[in-house]
Amino acid sequence: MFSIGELSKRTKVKVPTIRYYEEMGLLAEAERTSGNQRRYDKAGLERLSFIRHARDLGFSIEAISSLIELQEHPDRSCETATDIAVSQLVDVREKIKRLKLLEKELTRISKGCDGHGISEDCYVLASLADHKLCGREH
Amino acid sequence: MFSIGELSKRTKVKVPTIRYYEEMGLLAEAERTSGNQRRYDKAGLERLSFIRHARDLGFSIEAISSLIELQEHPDRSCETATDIAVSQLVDVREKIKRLKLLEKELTRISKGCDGHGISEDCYVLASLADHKLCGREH
DNA sequence: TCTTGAACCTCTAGTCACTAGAGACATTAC
DNA sequence: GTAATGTCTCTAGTGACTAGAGGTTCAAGA
Repeated sequence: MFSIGELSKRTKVKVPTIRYYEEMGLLAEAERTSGNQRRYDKAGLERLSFIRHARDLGFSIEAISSLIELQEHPDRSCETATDIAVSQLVDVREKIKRLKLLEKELTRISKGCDGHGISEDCYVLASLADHKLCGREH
Repeated sequence: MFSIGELSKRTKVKVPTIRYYEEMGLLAEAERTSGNQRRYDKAGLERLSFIRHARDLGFSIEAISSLIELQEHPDRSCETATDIAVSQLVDVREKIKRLKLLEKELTRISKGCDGHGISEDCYVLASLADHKLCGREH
């Protein structure tokens, strides 16, 4: 059994975040000492590692809730889990696409200006003011 | 002179968002009719287009504030504007890098499961539970 | 001119996923 | 026993909006 601080160190999840996850129902309510402090065991550690990993991958708290529910009902098909992962993947790909467009435009914008002109001629400001200067669509 | 709704239509920025930008000081306080309704002119339209464009590119409200301040002092060098754009670019590139790692892992995860097994053997859940199954680092 | 209905006003509160701080109590090491 | 560190709950703040209540104003048609 270890304290919340210890759990925090092992999982690299901050202490208030652990309490927050408990409040949100992602973590079961921890056992307490006589002095009301939380104590965790291996199961708690594993559960929190799972949550952290899923968060790192960009899953929302809600999605993680669903995944945990699936874990707790092993009789159900894992189709739902796959669905969640796939929709997450679609999301990530969409984000990458958008960011690449932004990268292109920002590269163009920040190259256009040598940092010595006056603001009136600043390419950064001009580009932002006038969408027509873009390499199209976003 | 046109109303906030008209401005919203032309810029595709939602009405409450326009009011929010005004509150945040990105937009000057609009002129009002005798009945206290906001009225905008071409300058307001251009300013809001600038803001929207910058937001689309992921600039924070704070960064946009700085850019606007620069616009209003055309005597200053545009070095700062370039700095802001470049730091935005660095940010975007970092995000792309991270997202590509996630994409890789999510692809692997969602392919591992055919959606017919039971949850106990579900590759999605197993992958999330065990970071060791990852292609390393994140 | 009157009426109707859409658009507008302000204000408060909610979203997401935390983070920060206050003030009090518990645990641990010496 | 004492001091330092850790933990507790609670409230409020973050960023960039979004939603809703309850009231007012505007513009168009009869």
